[in-house]
Amino acid sequence: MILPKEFYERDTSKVARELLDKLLVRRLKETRMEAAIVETEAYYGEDDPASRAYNGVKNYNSVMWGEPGRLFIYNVHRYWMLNIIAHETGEVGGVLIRAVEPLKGIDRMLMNRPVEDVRELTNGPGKLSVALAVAKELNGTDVTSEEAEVFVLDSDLEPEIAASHRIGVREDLKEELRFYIVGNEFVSR
DNA sequence: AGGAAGATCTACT
DNA sequence: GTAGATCTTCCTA
Repeated sequence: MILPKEFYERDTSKVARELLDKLLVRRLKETRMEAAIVETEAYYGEDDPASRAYNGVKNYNSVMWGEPGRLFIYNVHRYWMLNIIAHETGEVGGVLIRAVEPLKGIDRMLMNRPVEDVRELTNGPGKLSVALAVAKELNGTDVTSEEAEVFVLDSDLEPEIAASHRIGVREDLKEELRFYIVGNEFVSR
């Protein structure tokens, strides 16, 4: 079953945690790629120094203030970061998908991003965007519809979850906002 | 025009 | 495992 908008209309870190082991689906014309989400990070609004929303509304980040359940895609160095907007009503925030485990359409992912070892295919936020052919054009699209090019399916799995501080940020909050599945081979680092 | 960025690759110890 | 180079995109001046 597809995760409804209400799933994303809750506290950002709670959504980040519960997205683990959910199924990320990328539809591309005739092909369909599926991957399990194994690592996420929560980013809040203007009080979070690591958030893209920290410096207020810009052209590129305005979806962070918008409806939950939409994609937010922004650039870092040469890569695109895939986020899903998730926050309570009136709040600001999103969940960065940091790593996924490829399940279906792996051949297609390898065409997009050739690697020797499949474990290197999607174990980082820039890497998974290349493998799943996700870029700026998808910014702002709705992930709560089966018609969408990207959406997320529910699962019954209950993974063992660990938390840590976010990776690579200059100044973090005191809460641990990075979540990952313990022992999973596709978690970054 | 200049600088910074939520990363990645390569080339090493 | 860790250090240094990378050379895109968008913001600020």
